[in-house]
Order: sequence, then structure tokens, then C-alpha cells
Amino acid sequence: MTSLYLVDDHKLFLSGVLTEMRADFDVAGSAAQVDEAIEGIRRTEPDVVLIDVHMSGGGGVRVVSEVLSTNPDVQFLALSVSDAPEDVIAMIRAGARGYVTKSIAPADLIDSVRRVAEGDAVFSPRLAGFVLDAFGKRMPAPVDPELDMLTPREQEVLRHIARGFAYKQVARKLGISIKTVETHVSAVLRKLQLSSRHELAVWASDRDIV
Amino acid sequence: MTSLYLVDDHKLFLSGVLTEMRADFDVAGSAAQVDEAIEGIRRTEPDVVLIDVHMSGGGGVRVVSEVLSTNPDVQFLALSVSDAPEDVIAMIRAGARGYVTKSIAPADLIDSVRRVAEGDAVFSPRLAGFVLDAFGKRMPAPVDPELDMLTPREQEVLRHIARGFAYKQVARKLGISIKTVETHVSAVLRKLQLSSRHELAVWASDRDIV
DNA sequence: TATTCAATAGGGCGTATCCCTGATGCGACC
DNA sequence: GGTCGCATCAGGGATACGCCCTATTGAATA
Repeated sequence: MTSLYLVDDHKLFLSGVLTEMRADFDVAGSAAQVDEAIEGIRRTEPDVVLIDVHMSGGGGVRVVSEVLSTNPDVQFLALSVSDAPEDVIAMIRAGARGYVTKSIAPADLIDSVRRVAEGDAVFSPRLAGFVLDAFGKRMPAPVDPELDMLTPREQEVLRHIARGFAYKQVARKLGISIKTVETHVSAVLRKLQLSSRHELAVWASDRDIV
Repeated sequence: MTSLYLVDDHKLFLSGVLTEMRADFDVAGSAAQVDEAIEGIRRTEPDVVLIDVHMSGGGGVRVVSEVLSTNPDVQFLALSVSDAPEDVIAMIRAGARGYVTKSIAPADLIDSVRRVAEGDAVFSPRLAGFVLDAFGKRMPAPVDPELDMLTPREQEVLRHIARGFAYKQVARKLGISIKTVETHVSAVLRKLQLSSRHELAVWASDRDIV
């Protein structure tokens, strides 16, 4: 049976969830504080951890990132009253594999835990749309054909410029003269029809060129 | 009952899926070609479209984006033999709300369609990890407390600088003197502990300040 | 009332950047 | 063997930028 660990600083809520989950999962333990949770999860090594987002002492985010750094196989499902984008983002960044709100029906929660245990990603309906929209907007534009117009050396110089280095620094890093860097940058600006290294930096960061 | 539309250019596979789905969904129609699919979906307006990714005539991506431009309420679930990241990304970008591989069990497929109909996002286990990892890496650092150290005017100037505008352009856009822009930029650089507008541009783009 | 702060603006100095022309060496291609 | 693209370097000139000052106004605050 799938083993489950519960973390929530609302004792009352914790015992409610515990009651609901006990029939379907092997509850390995529970915690109401961040440090207690990290220690308990590391000790019991459950399949899935159901974790609250808003907790004193660092919040659920700290639990997720710290545990994953030592136990990467543990799956985390965030369970929160908040559906604020920044909370969702923070948990995903930390490594959570799902995020559901506390308004979820017990049967759906059981199903969600099961799915996360199988490696699936689970998000509450409203959050799913938000997550996917944000994801879609942020994915790289296929590959610019314009980049192919640049010679290898020009692309290399471009990457350094995009990182915010001054010509002098680029020159030192590439072991060439400042004047050569200027020549390359001029060529890049002309080919990409841009008018300054500032626009070039923006152009590059839009395309994730680093 | 949830209405479902099927799109797959493998007729044999199409009829198989159709047979499996008929018991649980109101099958509004099916198509084996891109143009036929777009027309059929627009006409029948199903709740969910189960769509193949690799098709001649533009592929599933074209179907999704074209239909969503006129019928934004239709939910798409991609069904593909491929689990290649570029295919998954393309479908999400187009607006698909889920992506499962054809190796899925019929019962799971039925469940997936149902979830998509409810607004949930559904991904095959292996893909879920990939999608979330990519998502996490690309999300902005929530909100920098450092931004609060900047006055409203400084933040406004910062946004313009981040877009690659020269001081002169920023000055004109904000209706102030170049010297004032310089003063603001100096304050921003000092407060953020950066040393040039180039680094500032990188700093801003990392945080999606536009 | 005195003080602080944001926003405005200017002078001046040194460096950075952009653009132009011109030059050399090195491969590739016809 | 000549031509072409690429990479390298250089000088000069016109701006742009970064940083150091000072200084005024108005609004909020102590």
C-alpha cells in the first residue's frame, strides 16, 4: 500500500485528513512543524507527503526542498487554502508534484494522492489552467533562424553581451582585443537589425540565450 | 454527459478508441484529417477533444490553435505515441490541457478525459515530471523584496531601461530630463548593488520585469 | 517648525559604446 | 590563383553612459 506522511500546522485539520486517509493509505506519520516534518519524513521515507503550504518556520516550501535534497524519490502534494499563483509557483519550484486546495472532496483527495504516488501531476482545476498558461508563455520560441545568420564567434560574443558584460570584460574572457569585440557586436547589431547593445540584451533574454 | 470528439489519422486506432469511449461519453464525432477535424469540432462544439499529435496537414497543433481561436471553451487532450519534449511543449503552447501517451489503459484514458472535462490538467506520469521541471526552472523568482526599496519613479525608469531604451528615449517617454533619468538609474544601481545598466538589464529580465 | 525624502535638473569628467574605414591572415571554393 | 567569408586588430570621431558633485521644489513626517 502507498505510504503517506501528513504535514499541517492546524492540528484539527490534520486529524481530519488523517481519519479520511487511514482507510486507503499506510499513514507513516504526521507533523505540525517544519523541522519535525523534515526529520519525520527522512526517517519514515513515505511514498507521498501531503503538505500544507502556509506554516510557521519556513513554510511548506522549506520542507519540500530540504527533503528532496536528500530523498529525491519522495513525492510531494501541496494542500493549501491558498490558490495564489505565487504560492503555487513556489511549491512547484521547490519540487512539488501537485497542488490542490483544501476545499477538495475527500474522495478526490484520495484519488489525487494515488495519482501523485504513480508519478502523475495533479492540480486543482482552476490552478491547472493557470499553470499551463504560464508554462506555455514561457517555453522557448522554437529556434530563431536569425541566429543562424551569425557566425560562431559572433554568437559567442552575443552570449557574453547578453549576460551583461562590458566589451572590456568580454575581450578578456575571450582573449581578444576590445576592438575585435566591437567589430563582432557591430556585425550582430547589423544582422539582427538592432541599434544598441541594450536592445541586443533584451533580444537575447527574450530568447533565453545565455 | 460529457461530449467527446476524436481526431486521429490512424483509422484503426480511431475506431478502437471510439469503441472504448462510447459507453462513457457522448461521442459527438470524429475525424482523420486536420481540416475535417477543425470543421467538425466547430460544428459539434464538444466538451473535450481527444487529439493525435502527429498528423499530416499541420498536425494536431494546428487543430488546437485554430479551434481555440474561435471556440475557447473546448478542452483538448493530446493522445500521442510520442513522449518527446518538443511535442509536449508544442501542444501545451497551442493550448492543450493534457497529454497522454497511447500506451495508456482504456480505463485511465476514460478517467483522463473526465478530468480534462472538469478543467483539470492531465499528464502521463513520465511527462508530468518533465513538464513541472521545465516549468519550475522558468518561473520568475516570486517577488524581490529588493524591488520595494525602489521608489515608484525608480521602478518605472527601471522598466524602461530593462526594455533596452537609451536614457534619451526614457527621458522623452517619461517627459523628464536625461539628467533626471541618470539620477534615478544611479539610485537603482546603488540600491540593487549593481554596477552598470547592462547588469541591470539582466537582473530585470531574470525577474521578468517589463 | 524643522527634517526627511522623492523627484526634478544641471555641470563636469572619464570611460564605454557605436560606427566608419582599413588592414592582415586563413581557409574554402571554383 | 583569385575571390570570398571569417576572425582578428586598429584609429578616429560622435554619442552614450556612470559617477561625482550641487540644488530646488513639494509633500509627508517628526
